[in-house]
Formats: sequence, C-alpha cells, structure tokens
Amino acid sequence: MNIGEIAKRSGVSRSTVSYALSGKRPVSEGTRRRIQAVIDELGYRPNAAARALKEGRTRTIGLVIPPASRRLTDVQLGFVASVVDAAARADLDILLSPSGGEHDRSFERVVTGSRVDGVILMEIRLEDERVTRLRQTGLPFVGIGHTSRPDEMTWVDIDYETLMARCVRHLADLGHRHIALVNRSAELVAAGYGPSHRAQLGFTEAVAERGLEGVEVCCADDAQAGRSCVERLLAAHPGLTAIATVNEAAIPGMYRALTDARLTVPGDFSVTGVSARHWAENLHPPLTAADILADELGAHAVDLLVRRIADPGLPHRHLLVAPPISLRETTGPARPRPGRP
Amino acid sequence: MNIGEIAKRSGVSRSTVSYALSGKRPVSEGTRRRIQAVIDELGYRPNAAARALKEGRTRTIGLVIPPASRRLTDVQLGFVASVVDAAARADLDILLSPSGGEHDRSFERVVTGSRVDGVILMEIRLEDERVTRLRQTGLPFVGIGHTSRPDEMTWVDIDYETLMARCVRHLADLGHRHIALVNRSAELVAAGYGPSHRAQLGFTEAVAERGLEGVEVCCADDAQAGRSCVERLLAAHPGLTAIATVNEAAIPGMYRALTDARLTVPGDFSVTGVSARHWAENLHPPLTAADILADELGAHAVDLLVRRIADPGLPHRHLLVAPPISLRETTGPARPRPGRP
DNA sequence: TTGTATGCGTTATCAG
DNA sequence: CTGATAACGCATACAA
Repeated sequence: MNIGEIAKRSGVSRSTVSYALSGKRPVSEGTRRRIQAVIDELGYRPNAAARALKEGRTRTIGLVIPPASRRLTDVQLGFVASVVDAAARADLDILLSPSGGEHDRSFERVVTGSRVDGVILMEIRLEDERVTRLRQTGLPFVGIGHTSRPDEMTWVDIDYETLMARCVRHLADLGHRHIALVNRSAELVAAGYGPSHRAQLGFTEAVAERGLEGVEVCCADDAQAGRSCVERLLAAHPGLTAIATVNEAAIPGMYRALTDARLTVPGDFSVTGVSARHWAENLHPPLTAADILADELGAHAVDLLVRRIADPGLPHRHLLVAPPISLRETTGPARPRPGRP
Repeated sequence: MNIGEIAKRSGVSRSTVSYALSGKRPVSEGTRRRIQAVIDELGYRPNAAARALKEGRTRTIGLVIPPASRRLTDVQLGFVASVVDAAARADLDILLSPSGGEHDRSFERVVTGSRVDGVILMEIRLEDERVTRLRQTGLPFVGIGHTSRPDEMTWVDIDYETLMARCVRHLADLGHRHIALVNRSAELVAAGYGPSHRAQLGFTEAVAERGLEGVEVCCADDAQAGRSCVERLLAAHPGLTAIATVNEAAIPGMYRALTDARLTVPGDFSVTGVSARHWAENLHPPLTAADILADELGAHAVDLLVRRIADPGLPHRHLLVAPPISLRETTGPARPRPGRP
C-alpha cells in the first residue's frame, strides 16, 4: 500500500494525495474528502523509510541506556521513563540502545546511518568515549550526566556534590561527628563515574568544613552488598553514628545490618542520602534524602534535544539541579553507640 | 556522505562500493582495500532509511510496553531487559512504544508505516484491542502474555494458574487451612488482565481441591497498598495463617503489616507467591516463590519473532512456562494465630 | 572483475 | 487547484 495506489483509486495524482495529507498546498474540499475516504478504507500510512529518506530526518531519537544485563537503579529507571514519556508527548519515537563500553554495535548503529535525529545519553563517565564519538559524528545529543569537560556538550545533571555536602551538614547539625559515605561500586568509581566522584568531593569538602571524621567506602548496587558493607563499617568504626549514601539499591541491606546490630534508626543511628523519591518513600523507615526529580530532568533533556535538533548551532546549555532534602524518618540527634568503649 | 561520494573518491562505481560492503559479488582485493580506506577515512555508514526503503525491512523491532507513567514491576522490567538484550545480540534495534489504551499515537506509529519488521507486545489483556489491530495490519508479532483466544497468535507466557495452584498446595501441605490470595490492582483485574485472572483460577481450583477456606483480595502495586491490604485481611480473618500473592510490589508492605501485628514469618504466618527471582531473593526475609525467569522468556519471544519475520506463514507457537517453587524463608508449618479466639 | 540503469515511496519543484 | 517529474541513498538485475 503506497501513495500511488491511493492516488489511482482517488483518481488524482500522487502529489495531490501528498498535499492533501500534509496541507502544504490547498486542495479542494471535494478531492480532499475523496482521498481521505480511500485512505481510511485501505488504512494507508506513509512509509516511514521513504519519508525519512526524502526529508532527511526520522522523527526518532536514540536513548542510550546502560547495558540491559546490569540491573538499572530506580533513579535510572526514572530517567528512562520520563524520557520515553516526554518523547511520546512530542510525537517522537525512541530507538533504544543498551550500550556501555566502547565499540558497541548497537551504539554505532544508532549514532551512524542517520537512524535518529538526536541522542540522549545516560550514565556518562568523566571520560566517556561515547561523548567523543557523538561529537565526531555531529549528531545532536544531550547528556543526562556530564564529562570532565562540561562545556563541550549540552546536559542536564544532578548536583551530587552539593547534595552530598548538604547531607553531611544536615547530619553535623544533628550532632554527628563521625560519618560514613557509602558510595556506588568500586568499578564504577574506578571507571570515572561522575556522580560517584562528585559525591566524594562534596562529602570530603563538607566533612573538612565541619571538622568531622569521615570515612568513604564503595559498595556494589544491591542489598547484600549494602548489608556486609555496613557490618564492616560498624565493626571498624565504633564511633560511627551516621551514614550518607548515593547507593539507593544498597539501602535495604544497610537497614538490615543496622537492625541486626541492634541499632534503631533514627534513635541510635542516622541514615540519609540521595535517592529517587519513590524509592525513599517506600523504604521502611522512609529515608530522609534529597529526592531526585527524574521526571523533570528527563523531560528537560528531551526538550533541550528537540531544540538542538531544530538548530544544531545553538550554544550548549546545562541544567544542574540540587533538590532540597526531604525530611522523613531516618535522621535524628547523634547518640553514642551502645557498647562503645 | 553517501555511497556515491565513496565511489567517486575511490574511482569506482557505486555498485562496486555496495558490493564491496555486502560481499554479494566478488571484488578484487585491491579495489576492496581502496574503497575501505576511503570509507574509514570519511567514516561512511550506509543510510538506514535508504536501505530500509530498498530492502523492504528495517532490522528493527517494536517493543510495546505499559505506559511509562505507570511504574513497571520487577517482572516487567525483567522482560524489557531480556528483550532488549536478545535483540541486541541479534543485531536488531528496538523501537519503544509506551502505550496502554486504545488509539495510542505511539502505538499506531510503530505498527503502521513500516517502521518495524515485527512487534513484541507486553501486558496483554484477555480482550486486547492492540492484538486485534496488530492482526489487522498483518505485521508479525509475539505476545508476552496472551488473550482469551490463545490460538490466534504466537506468544510466550507464565502459567500463573498452575503456579498459584502450586503455591496453595504447598501451603496446604504445611497444614494451612485458611489462605488469602493477594492479587494485583482491582483496575487491572477489571480490565481483564490475564495473569490476574489465571492466578484467581488456580487459587480457586486448588482451594476447592484441598477443601480450604480461601479469600481473594485485590491490591494496588505498591508497598503502602500491600500494608493496608494485609492489615484489613488480618482484622477480618482471625483464622488466616498464610498469603499467596502475585503482587510483588506490594510484598514489602505486607511484611510490614505482619511485623506490626507481631506476627513472625514464617513462624506465625506464611507468605508465598510468584515473583522475579531477583526480587524474591532481595526481600527480607527472602520469599519462597515461583521464580519467573524473565530472561529466558524475553529471549524466547525475540527468537519466535525473528522466525515469524522470516516466514510469516508459520503456524502459531506458544510457550507456557511454570517454574518450580524455590524454597526460601517465608513458609513454614501452620500455627494458630496468637490471640485467636 | 566492473559499470549502468532501475526502482523502492515520498516530498517538493516546476509547469500548467 | 492539479499533474508530471526529479531527487533522497541504496541494492541489484542486467550488461560488458
């Protein structure tokens, strides 16, 4: 079924059908209706490939997510959902590319061969080959996250540095003097994952500023890791009374370790961090945390991308958000740990 | 950058470049290398739209997921991940369509206009307009889930009926006589959501078979709902000693309600159900459950789709899996509830 | 071993 | 207001 068939059956030329559809040229009401009738009857839809070939654009954007094998965190899922949602609202289709490392076939397919009009890139590292590649191709793209040279690209991101510093100050205000940062996995940190690095930065700064004792540990993104991580922390640091974390997936395990150690939250021990709101609210007890507004950020990324596609010469723009801490039920005044020497 | 440009710079014709790329015709080693050098230098990639137009296929499959606004369950996420993964392995791209109800623009775009070679459809209802629509278009598709007329389409699915019956029998074997089924949301059940209906069926059958007392309730897909649902259940049914559920998202809340009622699991009360393995294992305590092998099912769906695309005339095939119950730490011998009259 | 020519389905220009 | 026709970039049948 193609436009020629519609033209034949309506007794007009192909161009008339095309114009009747696009409205880019006046078509008499009578023929317009006749054409529409035939289209409805046959269920004709313009071929997307032919249109893309002719118009030079696909009305599709690429979304590069972490490899599917790695389980996505709630925050990441929130980004995906909001991007998908915003794209659908803008009548854009989404081509998904699960690609992490370099030389990924799926990634290459998406960024070359004119399959998409632009790309949204998630999980960006401080040094990220994909960013380099995207810049080479000249394809418009927007990062959710940014590299160590932020001016080179358009991005939206969460200000983990400020957020973590806020968490530390909040704990300090409650009298905590010995605090741990539970970061994401050692691999991620080693790979130069921006949020981890910036969380570290913010933690170190605020700890120094308030003259606290701070300890930093890495922890894999799952409950079991969170549990053993906190067990070790408690054993090694008897004076520790609070944890700040950016590892939401590990929090249930951290709670568990605390419970097992007969430490109540927030009575004996405080926990806070950065997390998706939905996740923080559904923990038991609900986590006092800076709530990441994934919806807003994803929608904004799509918006920036749409503009960049319309005018690739636009100067790069950046959006760094630092949501306030939502007080819930996991932070309280410091109290010396029971059984502490 | 197009094939003509490469041809010009290599001093050969366009067809020679094309054949050098596809290997469908012998090309002398010398010219092949010369062409490749130019391609590498300019970073040429064949235009996907032109190729799709010429070949009549896109090397892309559509994945229809529930609307992004609705939070996906762990099981659903597992399906998406495994489909994405399997498609990437088969060098297929994925066009994502978040669409639930009827007349969805995103859905229409994906299934018409030859944007994809085939579709994988998730969250199918007993009566599902999208299935009807897909059948009309003649586009190959595979369901993860199936309608009330299973022979009309190719699908893979989880045998919730058998699974739920198994859960009930397992509880009955442990001496439980009064059991509740916590289903998914009332909306979903009302909309004719297959898994919910089949779980209901299996529950009713097994309860009758073993002469038990059974009660069925619906519950929204979140922790809060699970909590209040179990609170109500405990108040209304003093003899209740076990729950079977297909609502994994509600389980943390269910645990909470049990704890609040001073009921230990599995000492005083048993819980079991159907869940993603990862989810069951990460609950505290880990849930005794039939583990849904999302990976396997998603990969299988892609495989079936690829075959259907290759030969649309193939007879419909179905895969109904019923994984065994993995014994973990939430079911034990029945014991009368404390404080029971 | 290579070159020429055609058509995939659209949109848009040019001509009536 | 409408029709004929030329691209868009590629793959391939046909010729050499």
